[in-house]
Amino acid sequence: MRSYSGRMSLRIALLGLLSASGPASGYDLTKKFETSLAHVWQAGHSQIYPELAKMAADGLITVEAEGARGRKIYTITPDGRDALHRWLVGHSPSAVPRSEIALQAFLAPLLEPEEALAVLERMKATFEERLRELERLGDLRSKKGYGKYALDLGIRQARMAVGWATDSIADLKASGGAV
Amino acid sequence: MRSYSGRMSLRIALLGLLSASGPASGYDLTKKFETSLAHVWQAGHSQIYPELAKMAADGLITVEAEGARGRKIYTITPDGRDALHRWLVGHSPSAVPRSEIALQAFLAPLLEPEEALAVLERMKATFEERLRELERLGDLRSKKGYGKYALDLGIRQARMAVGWATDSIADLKASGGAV
DNA sequence: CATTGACATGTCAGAAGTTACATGTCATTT
DNA sequence: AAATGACATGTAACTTCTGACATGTCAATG
Repeated sequence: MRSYSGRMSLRIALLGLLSASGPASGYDLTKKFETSLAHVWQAGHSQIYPELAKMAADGLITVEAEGARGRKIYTITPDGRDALHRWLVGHSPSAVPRSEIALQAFLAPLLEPEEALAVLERMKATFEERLRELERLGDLRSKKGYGKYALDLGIRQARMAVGWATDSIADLKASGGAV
Repeated sequence: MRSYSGRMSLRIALLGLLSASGPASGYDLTKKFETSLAHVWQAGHSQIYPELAKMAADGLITVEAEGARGRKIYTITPDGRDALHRWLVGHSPSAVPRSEIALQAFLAPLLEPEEALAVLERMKATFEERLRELERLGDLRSKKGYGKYALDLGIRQARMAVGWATDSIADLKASGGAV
């Protein structure tokens, strides 16, 4: 059992999916990252497959069955459930996530006013698109509890961002770029 | 001139600081990451010094002067300004940032209701702390334009998160964990 | 004059994440 | 029977990020 110093959030995400939805293959898990987990954590199959192998080596998951076409069905072990529970209860996320959007917002005042305006308008459109996407997702699940708090958080986030962009655009227009 | 395929946001952040605040040393820039840029992008000196060396090799910045105690004062070049401008005007941030908070929110329903409640309460406290911090920062700058949109975004974000946590806690209490 | 602490720059090993490459299975359609 | 496309798993090279180690300067204090 490796003793990790990193944040190992990918591990946690995988354990969470296996715990919530039952046994699954790397392929299944990759699909879930593309759908339900897409607005929460991103990972491609090239990161997922090696991680699953390490997790199996660490005893957090096991290959219970091998299905068709070489499918390996992973199941979470008691050790895995333990690790997941410990992280959820004991880990307090503190680091501010790196955000390219915030970086662009930070630096936008360096541009000529018309350019800054164009950047903010583009951002607003991106946020609006994202909001629509999440609201569509929300309609589909409605009352399903698993993931509902995160979806609500995502929707509020997108709404807030649209409002911020709208107000920033207005501010920029009002000040005529005199910052 | 290396041709980068990555997102190179650290580069952009450094170019932005050099463009906005004028020539600075690696040490100065590290301090700025700790203060003004802390809620936007994080980087330690062990990442900053090597990046500055690469950027100088690529002609985006130059060492104009060497100050006391081996201080190297970097200045942005026209090529550097170009690269910064191109990124701000032409790059549309699309990837959803990885958020440990959102991951924890997503997985919280796997916990026993009382445990989930404790997790949400802890998150709420973190957000409130963060909000206070940013509001203090806001008082200090008030009208300084550079970074003001990003600061506003951060404050709205924190406020939204406090509201989300409050409502989620209420929802969890109301449903008695029956998700 | 010795100590302390802020100033100042770097390297290194390892973890995490991205993109492209590589391989092969199975069911459906042409 | 061949081609297509979803299914399925992996590796390799590279970039990015973190934490620890390493070194030395200079000013103020005791």
